[in-house]
Amino acid sequence: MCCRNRHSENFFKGAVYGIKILKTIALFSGLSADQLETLSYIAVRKAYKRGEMIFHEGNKGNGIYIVETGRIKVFKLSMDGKEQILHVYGPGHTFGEVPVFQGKNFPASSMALEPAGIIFLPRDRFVKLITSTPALGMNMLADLSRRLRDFTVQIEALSLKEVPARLAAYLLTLSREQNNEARVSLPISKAQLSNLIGTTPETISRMFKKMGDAGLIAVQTRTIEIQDKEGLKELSESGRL
Amino acid sequence: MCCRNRHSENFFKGAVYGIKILKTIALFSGLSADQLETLSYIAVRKAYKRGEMIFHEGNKGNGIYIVETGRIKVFKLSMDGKEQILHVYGPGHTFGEVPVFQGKNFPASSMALEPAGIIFLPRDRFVKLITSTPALGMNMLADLSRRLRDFTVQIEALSLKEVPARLAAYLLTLSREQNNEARVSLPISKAQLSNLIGTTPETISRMFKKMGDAGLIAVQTRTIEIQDKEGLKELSESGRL
DNA sequence: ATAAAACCTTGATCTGAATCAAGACACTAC
DNA sequence: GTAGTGTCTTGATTCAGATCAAGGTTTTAT
Repeated sequence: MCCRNRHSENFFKGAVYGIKILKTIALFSGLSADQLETLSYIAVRKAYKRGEMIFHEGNKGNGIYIVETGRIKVFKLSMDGKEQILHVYGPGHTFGEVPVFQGKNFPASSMALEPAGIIFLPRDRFVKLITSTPALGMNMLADLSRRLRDFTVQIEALSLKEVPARLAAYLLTLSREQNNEARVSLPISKAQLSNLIGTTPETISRMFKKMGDAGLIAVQTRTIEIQDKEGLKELSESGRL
Repeated sequence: MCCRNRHSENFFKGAVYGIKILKTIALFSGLSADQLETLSYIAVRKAYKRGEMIFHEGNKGNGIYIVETGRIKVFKLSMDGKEQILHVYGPGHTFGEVPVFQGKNFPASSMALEPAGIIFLPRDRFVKLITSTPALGMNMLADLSRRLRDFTVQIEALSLKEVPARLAAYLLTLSREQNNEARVSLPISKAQLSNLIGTTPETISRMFKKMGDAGLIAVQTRTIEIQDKEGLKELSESGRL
């Protein structure tokens, strides 16, 4: 029927390789082998195709999701179809957890940006585990806190910074995440990037060109060479090209 | 010295009236009398004057704060002094908790908007309590989840809605919070309101006038009469006056 | 009651970036 | 290798709302 998930599912069910995978996830850091094994019986593995929806805003929240492979976006849409991306996540990251602890529905939608493997933990079982595993609860609190901090930065950017500053800040963040001061690789298309930092593809193009002309960067399709890191930093703070 | 707090402090220390106050706070809902008593020994009461800073962005996070009386704002400033308010909170609300679970520093600043009584719970003692009180941990997770949901709404508003829609949405939210469909009272000045919804005092004035002329509302200084709730709803969704 | 401070309103002007259109470039499927 | 699809770039135009200035109103302190 219309609601049947098209993506395939399978289970770890105590398998050693499953426990190994779960062990690499920051949320489960500090958990014992027993606890990880319990988790492996709860976990459902799902595979999504590029462009496939993982959940829709307003649908009932049913559990917590973790990216195992690939990349996903969490986003909201306006009534006339404009998209604001809240997060783009890769392996190890959790998402979809707001309704787990607060009830109600998903506050945003999620979609696979490329073929993605997702680990799903059903709500009731996960909440039960958290209650009996204080370390997991503390990790979850840390996770949500990090998310809150990220949102304050995003609100600050959207409200207090102009587009050039937001783009410069994004490139600097990417540079830190990719541990590379000289060159970064865009993990998403420029159109998706424009929806993440709150602008349009045309504006991204114009800003990249201006930043190139100013000697700050050199753009090669999806690879950006950082030529003047200090200049980029200054642009991310003051805003003016 | 420069860091001495000017606000006065006192303690509940097991007092019955203190336990009564703590019992009214949603975060402590479901806690036993013993647990509430333990909390009362941890809690520090502080009084702030209007305009007094509670904490500064970038300072080391030292604990969790709860509004007992009055009203506070949590905000960020740009380099040229523009302010974006993240939250305005009244009695019962918690704030300042991001660094408690994630370490690092306060991601934003906080200030009393009027004389305010604040309950402060030092970090180490609070974390210890959470570890030994699963119900408190679950309440905290629910609290942070609610905060995350609020932020997604704020990001959606800032990025996908124009100012008239944001103002209409704010009035509708106020109406729900104040349980009054016909009239709302602005809890903050119009200048502060402009910093909350991401615009300027001049624009707030112009929008209120236009909305008044369109028969949606009638403004009397800090009291707003809602004349066309459906119209306001439509404006909050479609955006166009 | 009055002065000072804080807040708000109105008018005029400016601007960053969205929108629309059109075409070029890159990638994918066959 | 080629056609189709998706993505990106460039030019021209428009506009929502910011900025600046000035004066009015409300609130607070004495």
